Amino acid sequence: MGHSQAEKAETHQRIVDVAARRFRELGLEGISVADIMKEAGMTVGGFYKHFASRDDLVVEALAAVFAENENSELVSQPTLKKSIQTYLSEKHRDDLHSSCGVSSLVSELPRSSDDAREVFTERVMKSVSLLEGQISSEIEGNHRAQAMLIYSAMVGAIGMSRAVADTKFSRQILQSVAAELIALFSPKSSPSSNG
Amino acid sequence: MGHSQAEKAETHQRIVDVAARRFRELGLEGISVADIMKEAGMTVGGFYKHFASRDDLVVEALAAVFAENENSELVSQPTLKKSIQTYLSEKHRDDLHSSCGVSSLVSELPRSSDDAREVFTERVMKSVSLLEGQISSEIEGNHRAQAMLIYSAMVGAIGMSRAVADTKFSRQILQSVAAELIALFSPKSSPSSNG
DNA sequence: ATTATCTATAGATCTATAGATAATGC
DNA sequence: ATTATCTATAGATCTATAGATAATGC
Repeated sequence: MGHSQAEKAETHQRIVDVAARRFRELGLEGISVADIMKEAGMTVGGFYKHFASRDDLVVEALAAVFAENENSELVSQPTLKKSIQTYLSEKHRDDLHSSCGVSSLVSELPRSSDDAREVFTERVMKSVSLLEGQISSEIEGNHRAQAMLIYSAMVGAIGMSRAVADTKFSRQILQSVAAELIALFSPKSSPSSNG
Repeated sequence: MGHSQAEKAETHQRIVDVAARRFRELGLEGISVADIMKEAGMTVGGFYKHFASRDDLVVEALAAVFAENENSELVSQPTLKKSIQTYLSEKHRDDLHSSCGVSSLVSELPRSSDDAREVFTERVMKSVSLLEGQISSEIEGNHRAQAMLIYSAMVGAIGMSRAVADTKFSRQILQSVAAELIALFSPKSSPSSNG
């Protein structure tokens, strides 16, 4: 057919976007190159003019999954309490295609390429920092370590809430962990507080 | 060749054991039936006299992964502090083949069969109960919710520690989360304690 | 002339089955 | 006679490449 360079760039972005959504839903090996291309409105043959290999797409799609715009949102709400509630919501649990990629891919990444794992590492560091910045100065202790605890708990809780085959228990995990984290790290009517 | 029923039962167990180890290392789809059989000392043809389908092996192997003997150990040490330290150890992080299956498979299970997810659910419930029973009565609050927080944090932390491509950061996650959990939930020299 | 896309396919791999073989167990 | 295992393979699927086509862009 022949297409302009601008069109090619758009196509490229469309492929990456499809992959970024589907990889979170189906896992990094849960969809074929042919199906990704079909969903992007193309056929499989064109793929290798955009990517040297399927693995290259994985890395680029992960970079998109972990990009600032979309992914930081979940952990940078106006308050820590809101961040916890947003992350541990049933909406986040159910919207896998736009989920935090750390939670939806964590147990798959140890087997991924170094490039993929580096992109993942950056995202975890950023999310921990964003949470750290939301811990009130009224809270005593090591805020960075506390942010690691909060993020670990949220990643673990939403992951298990998706995996269990019991809707009530799934909701309990989300609500209990959210309540405990908020009680521990969100400032409220504490004896030494003045607000 | 022809083999006795006792031999068949042993063979069956050997296949399940290989799968239980390898699925944790490589993911539920990371190893073929033929390779599992080879590692169990057989060839692929015999497989379907033992299991109706590959999926049946997955469910049976998960049952083995989540069986009491091996898996409870990680979360039922003599004290809560020891359970936390054992679970969040570098040894546990690195020994994927004998790891807690919840941590090594959590983000894969939402896409698994209902049978597989039910086996998983039972394991999560049991581990939460085991942790709940280890929280000292001196600790105030909802012990079940606290146990969910502890388990979520441990599952998330060890999962991320395996996925990140930065050995120092990996260790920091384990140590920080362990320290925070112990500080929060393991009774120590607190003003109201008498030990 | 170059290249972004298409159709078609080679080569690898994976699940599951068919048929042969050699023991078990009635 | 039954069956646990073996070898061999059918059929599906997946990545990557080859060659054709039609537009871009010097």
